[in-house]
Amino acid sequence: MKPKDEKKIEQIFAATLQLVKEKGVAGITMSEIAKAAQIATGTLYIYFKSKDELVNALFTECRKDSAEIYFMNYDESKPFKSGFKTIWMNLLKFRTEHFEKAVFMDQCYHSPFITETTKQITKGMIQPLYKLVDRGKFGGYIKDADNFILLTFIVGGINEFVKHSIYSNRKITKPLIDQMFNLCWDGIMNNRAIEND
Amino acid sequence: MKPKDEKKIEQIFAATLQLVKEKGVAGITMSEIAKAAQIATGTLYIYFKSKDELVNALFTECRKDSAEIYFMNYDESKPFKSGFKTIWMNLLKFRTEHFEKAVFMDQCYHSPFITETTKQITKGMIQPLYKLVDRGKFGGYIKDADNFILLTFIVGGINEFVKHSIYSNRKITKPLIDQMFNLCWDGIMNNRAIEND
DNA sequence: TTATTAAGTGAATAATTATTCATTTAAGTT
DNA sequence: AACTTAAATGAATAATTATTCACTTAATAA
Repeated sequence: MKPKDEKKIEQIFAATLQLVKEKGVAGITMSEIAKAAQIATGTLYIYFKSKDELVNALFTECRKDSAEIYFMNYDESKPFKSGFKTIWMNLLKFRTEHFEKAVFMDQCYHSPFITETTKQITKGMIQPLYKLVDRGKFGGYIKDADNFILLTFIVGGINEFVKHSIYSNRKITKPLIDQMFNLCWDGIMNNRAIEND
Repeated sequence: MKPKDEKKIEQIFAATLQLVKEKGVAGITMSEIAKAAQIATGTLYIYFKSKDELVNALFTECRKDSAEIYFMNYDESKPFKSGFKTIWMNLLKFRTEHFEKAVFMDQCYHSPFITETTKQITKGMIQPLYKLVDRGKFGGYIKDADNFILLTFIVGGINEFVKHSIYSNRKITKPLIDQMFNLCWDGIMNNRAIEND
């Protein structure tokens, strides 16, 4: 028997991400996805039972990719600030290098396609980030503010920065990245402590 | 002759915002909008030639509302930090009190409905925010970083904070707001200058 | 080779959704 | 009160889009 061509799933995913980036979730149709993935419409249904299933599967895939990148190269034995910077850079990296995935996740999260189950799993994904913030607080490196506040603060700046950079065709250069990191660090830094990194 | 019922446009807009908040742009249909606005489907077409036109009109309306709120009570003669806080609070106010509008704008901006023209006008809207940041820089109150960086940093935190608060049903309390503002201010503050507000 | 099985196709069908339209209703005008 | 005009209606139609299916093709097993 003929085996499934696993490359096709990648093609389908890539095509979907591309289309969502261009036209948003409201603009994707199964036939367009098929055309962009260079397969027949019917073939889509061999790999995914329905549009919902396709979108949820891709969402899950994106979520996994992001979680993987977030903690890449993070070494808890290193000083807090450099560890924090590693993760901060990873968050930025995911948003820039996998921009279509970030857009797709943002757009689909509040769409009729993503099921409650898929959403629930997503929420748990940021747990490790809470641990990072806790470490910084217990070590006295960062302010003793609410975790939720610290995290949305850290992530929000990055997200907005990348989103607007890409949509207004600005290059994300090293100096800009450094400036953004400094704003973030100076914000969360515990200014009652001597900076020791 | 029977005059147009101007209240209907408000009803239509409110219904659309509500639906987008619940199901995203991909989930709105003209008949659902009509039902939610308690009018007949055909009536929608008396007020708006098409779905595109409806969405663009609502987008324009939301944009106007947001611009109005952003500079409410801003008094240039007041010290920079308090003026900045006024605008910062206004940004927060719009995102919280008009959350559906913020969601709608975010979601629709990258949809096939919003025309290039509508997008272009939107870009011009943040000009006054650039002026605010310039004032802070020239006065030596805030860091001499890139305007784009400063702005995405300021706005990003607020947006992420409100978005996650609402989607995870957290109350936005005064202490949390204060914490968030302090993170932001400590980030942008020019730490070579004595804070004089 | 031949048979078997599932992938791959794209036109046909089903389902959904945007838009129209014949008709009714309500407001203003004479 | 009768007339005129446009709003309001919602069922009918048009357009779009998801899904199916009869058929073809390619890989594996016998």
